[in-house]
Amino acid sequence: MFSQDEYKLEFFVSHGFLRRRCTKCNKHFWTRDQDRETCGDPPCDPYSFIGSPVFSSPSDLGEMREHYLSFFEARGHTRIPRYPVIARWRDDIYLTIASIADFQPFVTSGQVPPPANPLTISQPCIRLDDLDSVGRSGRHLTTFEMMAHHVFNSREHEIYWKDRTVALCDELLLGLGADPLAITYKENPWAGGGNAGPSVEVLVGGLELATLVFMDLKATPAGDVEIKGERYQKMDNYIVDTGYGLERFVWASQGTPTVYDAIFPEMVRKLADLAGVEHDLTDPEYAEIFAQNARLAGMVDLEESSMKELRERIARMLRISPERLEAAIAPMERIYAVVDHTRCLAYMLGDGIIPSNVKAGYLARLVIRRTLRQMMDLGLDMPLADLVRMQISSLDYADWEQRMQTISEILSLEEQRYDETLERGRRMVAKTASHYAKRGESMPLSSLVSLYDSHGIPPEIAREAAESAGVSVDLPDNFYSIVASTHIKAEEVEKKAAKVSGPKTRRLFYERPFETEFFAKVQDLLDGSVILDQTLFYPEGGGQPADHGKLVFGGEVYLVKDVQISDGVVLHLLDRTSGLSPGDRVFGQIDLNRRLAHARHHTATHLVHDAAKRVLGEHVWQAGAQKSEERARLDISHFKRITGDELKAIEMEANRRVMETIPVDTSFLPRTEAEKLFGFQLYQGGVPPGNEIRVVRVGSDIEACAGTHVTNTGMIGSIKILRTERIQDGVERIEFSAGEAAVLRGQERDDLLSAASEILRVPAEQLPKTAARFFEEWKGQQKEIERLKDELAISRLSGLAAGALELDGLKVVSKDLGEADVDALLKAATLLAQQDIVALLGGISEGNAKLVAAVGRSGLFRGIKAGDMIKAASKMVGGGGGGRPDLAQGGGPDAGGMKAALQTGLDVVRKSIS
RNA sequence: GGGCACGUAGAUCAGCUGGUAGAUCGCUAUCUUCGCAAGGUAGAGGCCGCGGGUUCGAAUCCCGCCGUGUCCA
Repeated sequence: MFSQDEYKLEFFVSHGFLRRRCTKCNKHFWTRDQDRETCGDPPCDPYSFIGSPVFSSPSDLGEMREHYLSFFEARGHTRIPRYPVIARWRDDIYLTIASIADFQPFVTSGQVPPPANPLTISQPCIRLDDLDSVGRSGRHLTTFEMMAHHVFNSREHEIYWKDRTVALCDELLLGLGADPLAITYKENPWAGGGNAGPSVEVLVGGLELATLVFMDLKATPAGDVEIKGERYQKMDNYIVDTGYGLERFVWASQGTPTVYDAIFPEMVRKLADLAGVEHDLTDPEYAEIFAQNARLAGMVDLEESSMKELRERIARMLRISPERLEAAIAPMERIYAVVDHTRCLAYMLGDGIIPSNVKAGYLARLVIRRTLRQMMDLGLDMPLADLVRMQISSLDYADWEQRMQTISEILSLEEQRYDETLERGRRMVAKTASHYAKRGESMPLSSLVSLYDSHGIPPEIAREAAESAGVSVDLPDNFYSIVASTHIKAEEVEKKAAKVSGPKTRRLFYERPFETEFFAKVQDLLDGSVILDQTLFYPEGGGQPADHGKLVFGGEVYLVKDVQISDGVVLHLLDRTSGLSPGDRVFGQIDLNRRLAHARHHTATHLVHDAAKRVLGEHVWQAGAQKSEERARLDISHFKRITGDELKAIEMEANRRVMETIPVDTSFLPRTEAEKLFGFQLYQGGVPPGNEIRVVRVGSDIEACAGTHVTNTGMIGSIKILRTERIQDGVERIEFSAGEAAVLRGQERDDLLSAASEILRVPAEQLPKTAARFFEEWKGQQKEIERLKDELAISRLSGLAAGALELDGLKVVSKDLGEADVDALLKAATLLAQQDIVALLGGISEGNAKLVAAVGRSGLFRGIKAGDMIKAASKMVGGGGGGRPDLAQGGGPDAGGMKAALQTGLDVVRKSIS
């Protein structure tokens, strides 16, 4: 824990603040109010701002944001533009959940300087953790703007720390007209994501308006500070991480019953009108319902189980029936949720998230489907895109109309897909329900779980459909946690790369991309690998495989089998290391053909990506890539399947860049500068670590990329796209070859065509027509054969019937038909059975003995079973068989045993009738 | 990244512990009708997603691939 000195700020002391311990939660807090005994945070203190705003004048989102940013700008902070809500620069989170997330991990760790220092920002953030409470609590949002002022201090250079942070916050609040006595600063140590530090919550009128975190600790096993069971130690760089809730500031300035009424008044009114819900906050009785609801909801954690209880408490306080309360509140809760969710979607889709069944895309789909359900419940029959359009037009996209075109298409596809899923679901439920209805049972929980888990049918819908089919359903409250518990989390095996220390290897392949030979000095040997002072060998990275080649020393040749890089140190894995020692001067040579093939595919990947963007749209982002000597594949985000025509257009575009012989420009730039110049578009292939990043420009395509490239697109020769594959919903994989490999792939295809032409003896141009004709003819002949088999069976019938034996009044035929397949035997045997003859027929087909038995009415009556006949008979030909009493088939590889088999079958008949 | 489910006639689906591929709707012809709706009768329409394996025999079991849906992180 932190000592109380951490919080004993000069600012507090000199401004007459008192340190008190909350009589309810026992936490310490600072206040100017001598009489205050509680910390100001619910549930210790209730909301007091509803109906009596804490600021002197009401503001909307835009006014409040501008006020905040210019306040800090005027006090020495640089205003910087917001980051996307999809955290493309992070690989540990999908969504931007806080303003500080913008600067993790490289700025906060000190590896990369911040874009400005100190800075101020208003960062839209998305958190889906409390999705269920959105709309109900009056305060929860999926999307909020975290306004912040951040300072990145180091031991050498401190800009400001706790005192000024709190002073600025206090000045801001007082400037907005807050009552000095109403502001409390509650001590509340903060920890998260491997960092920690003292922190104060800023509370006014029962509402937490801001959190001021002083991040100066990092998690270390040997640390000397312990917080929540983890050990921490001081960092050399220490960071002011503040978070001011823009929506809460606006809410506090207006004192409306819910935050939604404060921040989206027009949209709430519009939706209420469309849904036919009366929502008149000027009606005091009606407003009071929402105010009380919000006040109480603010005091408790919203859990499904306590919802009913909460309603009853509020109803009692308002002296109305719980039903009346429910009727007044439930539709508005849905409207609030829809308003919130559509803003969330506007940001998600506006920033380029493509709905999918995985990753961030899944989160978008989750929100889309929740919104659609709420709209359904409200009876709002309009495209979701119309609502998102209302939201996005008031966000910060200059080109929103253009983006909205793609978004509309995405949303209508999603709506269609959800409709189909629900429709399929209803049928499936009806089927399952009728199954249980027949047995007079109720539908078990396991069915509901599988309907939801495998087919995406919400249990509420399943219950509805099942009950209308007359089957009762037991839906427990904790349904979703039951589902969750069936997903046992697989233990993640962390690949621990061997830690290598030492001076970084000089990477000659960047300086001299097409040289193949170099001299270098051995620095160290490690697990079969050698470390050199410099190298031309490219280590595996960015989807590009390692170079191969050889090292020569003392007349010995060592083969380089793999090359890896760790912390800037390049490791060459050799076939052997005996005979090498540090200090040796070795000669190195790389396999240039392999390198060139990789370089061609790598540059081609950038071109294909750029072409895909032109053809499909700006929403295309690289989701992964892999190159080899033979081919490369590029995964891109796209919301539907790429059509054949689009693929051709992409191929043509990419090849045009090749024909234009564009120089490929590579340069190292400081990260912050590169981001400023080119934006997050840089990070197509993931985020490289370090302060300097390598920027590769090919025409209009600019990416951070560490791979080796050709120096001019002309060197690629040609690009041949081979196929596309949908690897996930919303992610398409494009496979292609470049350079010689492209020519080879073309030749392979020619080989396929000529092989096919040769077989059909037609020129390649006529292949489709001829293949179609052959296929049609083949189908016709299959039918003809069927007909002929029928005829043959009929023509055989009289001969076979004539040869029937009489066994105790029962006609029995047992005959070997020679060359005849199972079909022929079946047809003949069935016909005999129709004439009430017990038939046992044998035939030879493809070297195997085949047997079929059929039994007619009187045979069946006398207990003869075709299956038994066949089982016994088949043994004699070394195989097996079986079937129904009236019809059975079998056989075996030993055709010589046919006679014995037929005899054995007859014996079974004899036994059965005796 | 992990899990679950699915792919059979134009559509929706059934097909059990392997043993002659089915239903409903739609389609064609025909009967009844002035005509339509409806009905009766007959019929066409299937590489059972693709490839391999096990087996006397695979829509069915096993493996791989392709396609689709869905849940979780």
